[in-house]
Amino acid sequence: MRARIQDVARAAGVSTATVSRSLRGLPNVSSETRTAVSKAAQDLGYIVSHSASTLASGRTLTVAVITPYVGRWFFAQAIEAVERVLRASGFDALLVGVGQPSDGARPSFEPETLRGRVDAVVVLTVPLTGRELDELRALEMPTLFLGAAVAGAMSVRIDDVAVGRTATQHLLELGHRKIAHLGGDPTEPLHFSAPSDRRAGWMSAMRAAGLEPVPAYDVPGLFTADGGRAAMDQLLDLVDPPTGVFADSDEMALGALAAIRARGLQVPQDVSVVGVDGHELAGIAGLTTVEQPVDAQGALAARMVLLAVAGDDIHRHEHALLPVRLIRRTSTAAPRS
Amino acid sequence: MRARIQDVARAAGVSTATVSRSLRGLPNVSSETRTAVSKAAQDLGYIVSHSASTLASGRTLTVAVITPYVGRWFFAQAIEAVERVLRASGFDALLVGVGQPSDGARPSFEPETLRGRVDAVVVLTVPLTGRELDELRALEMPTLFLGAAVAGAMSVRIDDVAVGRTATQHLLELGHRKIAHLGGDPTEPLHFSAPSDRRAGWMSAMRAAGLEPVPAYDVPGLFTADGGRAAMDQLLDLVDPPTGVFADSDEMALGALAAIRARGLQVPQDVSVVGVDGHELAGIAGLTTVEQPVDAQGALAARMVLLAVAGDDIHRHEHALLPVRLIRRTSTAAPRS
DNA sequence: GCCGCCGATGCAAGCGTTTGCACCGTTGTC
DNA sequence: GACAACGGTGCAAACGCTTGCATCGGCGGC
Repeated sequence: MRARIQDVARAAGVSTATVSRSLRGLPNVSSETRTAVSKAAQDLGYIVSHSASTLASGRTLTVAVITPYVGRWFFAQAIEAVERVLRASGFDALLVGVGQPSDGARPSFEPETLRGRVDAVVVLTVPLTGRELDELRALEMPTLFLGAAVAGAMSVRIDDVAVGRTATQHLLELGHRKIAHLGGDPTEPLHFSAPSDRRAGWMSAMRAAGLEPVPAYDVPGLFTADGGRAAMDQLLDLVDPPTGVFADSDEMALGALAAIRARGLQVPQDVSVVGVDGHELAGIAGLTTVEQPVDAQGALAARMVLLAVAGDDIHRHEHALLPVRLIRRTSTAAPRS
Repeated sequence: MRARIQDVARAAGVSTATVSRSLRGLPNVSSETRTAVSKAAQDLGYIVSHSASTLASGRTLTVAVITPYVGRWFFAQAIEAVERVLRASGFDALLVGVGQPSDGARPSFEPETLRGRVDAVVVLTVPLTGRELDELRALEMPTLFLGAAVAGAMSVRIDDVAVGRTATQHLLELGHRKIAHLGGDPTEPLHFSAPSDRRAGWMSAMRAAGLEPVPAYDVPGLFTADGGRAAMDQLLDLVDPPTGVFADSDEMALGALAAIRARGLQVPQDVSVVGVDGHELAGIAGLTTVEQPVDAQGALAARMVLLAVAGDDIHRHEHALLPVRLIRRTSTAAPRS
């Protein structure tokens, strides 16, 4: 029922080869032929069969987006940006969830499965096992890591160590000395690099200021608001609670804010809090944060991957580092003397 | 380089037809043969070519997920749930963004494009034009609307009128009489049904209580935190501001909270606020809300669509309505006498 | 002991494109 | 005016699988 290339060829009075070339804008087709073919295709409502085209050419016009979450802020924003740019270039996004850590063991990701299925893959800050990385490399297709850098593949990310340093320095400059860090989940089966890099930034800034980061001030916040709240509670229970808190994400920071206020304490008078991300709700909550350009990272990632698909080998190993910036709001101030 | 079915057939000493049947678990294959084929496939690392298989059989093992946003809370959660269930059944999710209203005209969605590309489609609460709906129907594949009901297709959603009624009744029961509604964006090119249904619920509850909803109390909040804040500001500027506010989403409600507090007013003493969704941050912010089961909706949607793909015609027109529930927290209380 | 049936398997024709190669008529060059 | 080069087009062989139909033993029933 659906028109095939054969039908178009017949209608236009040419061969299928010419229809194929014409419709894809390849050279060596006269403009009259091109017009006739376009008209015939239009009239018949012809749409190339994706599977036949893929089978014959090996091109899929699809890129896989591998992600551990889609519900979490960073991932959702990034996916949206990637998809938008891909679509604008006529590419589709195949969403591949690698599973929730809460499901127990992470379902193993099978890169082999993608061979012939996609032209490239964008991996959203999910740390893969060595085997998975090897298999991914074996696919020999353009691969880009968003949010982490991996040797031998493209990457787009921010400097997470600098993020930690920036946030911590901000608190230090305000006069804080007792600065805590809300990080990721150490029991998380996925080992993201962002939390450890941010922690390293926190430590390095502390040490640069002549302070030794105290272990009790380094608590896991699970990267969720609830986790942030619980972690903050833990900090406030300490004999000597911190006056400044650096949370690895805005969601955790917002949780911390709630925990602080629940005790009748004030922000920023009693405790200053700084987050990371640039979450919309952080803005309305007055949260000071280290903003990262998620949209820009996603869009750039998609563009780089498309260039690589187009055969631009120059960028094949490029690592892009996007800038972050501190946004001062009302959740940080000098500590009570 | 990659093993083909031919290679497996040779290695197992059978024909490709038998390999195909064996690997897919079809009947009429002896268990010895099955074992031999499995082993050969395993040894060779054979993975069926998706395009060849699709071309030959017409099956794609893929379902399209059409969505206007992925960054917004509801959509992100729903997509995650849908993808998870699909993957667990061996299906892939093809993410299709229909574009941002902010981009100007919404890029038209071309259902024809999906023919032969996917086995089914899940449409996330995006109102399609008549032409788009017609084309979608013309595909004659299982189609499910998540978040809206459309005749002739499956749907999974909540009763949005009841949502509005529940939230409003809660405020009425607390003694509020001046109750406002923060809704969607009237200039939004997409016309979602949720906002108007929720508004209808608000109106109906008000009238049932013998009150006439006042037009000035019905303000657009754009479904964003910033929009909610601006809308709330507008309400507070009124000569006679409301004492109770029903926001169509938690994100708007959180924005409203911020606007109220920014004026030195207190929640719930001066103004009560109730949202909709069950956003994690609403929980930590103490926001009373009408919670909807997004995960359950997504998972159910995926399951229904998979059943339909499997040929279960019984559910082909089923409309599932999932329950919502009011979660009382600290953002609502009786109005100041 | 013959016949029909059934499970197990193979044959080969598609599925709808893409693309290397051949072909053919022009055009431009010396 | 002959010849090379080239733009425009068609032929037909892949691409790798699925599946309707044919085939082939073996087995139970009569």
